[in-house]
Amino acid sequence: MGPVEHLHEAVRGSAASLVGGDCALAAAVKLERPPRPELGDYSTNAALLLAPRLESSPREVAGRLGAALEARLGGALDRTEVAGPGFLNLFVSDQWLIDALTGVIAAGERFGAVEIGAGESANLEFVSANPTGPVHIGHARGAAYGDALGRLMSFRGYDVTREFYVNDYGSQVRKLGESVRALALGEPVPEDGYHGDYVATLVPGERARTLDIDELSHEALAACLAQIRVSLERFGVSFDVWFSERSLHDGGAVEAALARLAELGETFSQEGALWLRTTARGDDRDRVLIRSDGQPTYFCSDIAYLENKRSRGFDRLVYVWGSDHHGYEPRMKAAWEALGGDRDAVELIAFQFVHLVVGGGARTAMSKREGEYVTLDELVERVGVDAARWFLLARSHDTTVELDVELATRQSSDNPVYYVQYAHARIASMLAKLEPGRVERALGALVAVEPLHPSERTLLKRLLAFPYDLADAAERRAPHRIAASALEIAQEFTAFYRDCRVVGAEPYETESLRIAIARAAQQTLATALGLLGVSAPEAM
RNA sequence: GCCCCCGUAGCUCAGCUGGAUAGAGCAUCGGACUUCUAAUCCGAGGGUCGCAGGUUCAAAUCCUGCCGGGGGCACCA
Repeated sequence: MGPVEHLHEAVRGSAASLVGGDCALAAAVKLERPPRPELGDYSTNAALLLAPRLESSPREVAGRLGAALEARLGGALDRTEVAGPGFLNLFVSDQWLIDALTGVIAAGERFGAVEIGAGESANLEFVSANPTGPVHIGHARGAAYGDALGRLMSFRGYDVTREFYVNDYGSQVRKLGESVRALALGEPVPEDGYHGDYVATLVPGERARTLDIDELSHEALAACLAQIRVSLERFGVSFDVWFSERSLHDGGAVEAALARLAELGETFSQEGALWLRTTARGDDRDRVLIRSDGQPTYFCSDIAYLENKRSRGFDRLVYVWGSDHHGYEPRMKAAWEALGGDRDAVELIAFQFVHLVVGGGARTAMSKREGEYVTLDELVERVGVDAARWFLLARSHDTTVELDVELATRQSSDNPVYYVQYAHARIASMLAKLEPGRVERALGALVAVEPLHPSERTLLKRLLAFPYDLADAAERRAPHRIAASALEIAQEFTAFYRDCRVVGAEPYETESLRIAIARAAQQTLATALGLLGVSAPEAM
């Protein structure tokens, strides 16, 4: 249990004792960070919640709670104060903060890695872009998001398998082959084919003209997929499994899944097609599995894929999809349930689109067929991986973001990511000025021989909040909170750096303490940046 | 028509499972480099939190309606 949680627990305990051990009521009390420093280090709304039960005024209850807490926590608290309508503000002692710092240092790289998901295995599927064209900015958001979520979940103790589903089965494969051939022969590309410049680069001209169309199609697709992989890896995104849709059909998995569903009585035939009765499980209409022309639908592959994932024993399936797939949620959950799974184990996360703003404000949607898009490669080339990832990850996945590439390119040096990296690099260079072994000696035994500076206290409290930021980010699938947290830590560190001399500080114990504080901040920033897939440079 | 997401400073966005005087970055204006990195810091201006009701001791946050933007409602992939 971390120090803040310990404090929270004490508040709950004291609150419970005031209401005769009613833990349900006590469980609702919060420990918060007050908006202004004069309101204390932490505060609780406990008295506001307990007052009705005790038939007393909130402020009176807060007074009693304060006395109880001071008795319970002893030297951890300097004092408590009743404020406003009945908040109880807590002022923690320097010693409490230093003990907490010792804990942060001891946790090292694992600071914030609370083992919440311990043991739970999760399949995380993201990007899964059609392998018929380059990765563009729309995919980039899903890539950055899924990647950061994967890193975060791993850090929080989940056993994560990162997976890219390759749509290599449908008619678009043939279309790609036909487009490649047409270009090689100097013929016009079919209306519904692929028109981007990349098409001509997939297969050498001679082969493109002579290969059997099926072989050509597959070769083109393989080449395209290889490019996608390179683009993603350059962007810092990698996968454990590249899962072929085609393999589901070729290996009999589709038939097996259909047979299983039929056996379970989940399917029915109508108008020459085979359907899954998804309406029985929360969908607003039934869905076709096999079309009347005998072709399996995309959904049919999805089910075979679900069954495959089920057989691999995952506790949780997470899909990161663009918001245009949002409507698929009910049928996916229905299918999973029909196969015998728990619908809550399937999680579909829809991220909103990136809208390109060109010039004066005209928006353009991205269309792969027309070749009207900004590729991930282009974005990375123009603004760099770190700035691009920060841009995409600093915002909630639930908000549409506007991206003016010209503006982003021009302003890339203003990206807040550099501020965070700068803070990290500054600490590194600062600590490098110390004689060898000084840092290790400093971390040994921490004592305060003079009162902590307000900037030291503020930074320490900010660092202590980090694990809770990560908990929030993980539970709410919201990695952008890591970025917000990192930025705040960088700001608080910079204030500390401005106010508190570290190298050469007197006396020796104070220098030691500040080295430890700086080290803790550096560690935390490195962790945050790492979870975002952004580099943490030693020098800038 | 129905469903989902969004609407917060000039711009881009945090904050939304209710808390105290609503924040950050950019942009604008004014200051600061003999001092551990100026990719920095200090200060200033800038808000009917889309609108209207409701719940509450307390609403940007929860509920209802409306307005505006995006997405979805296939035997497409």
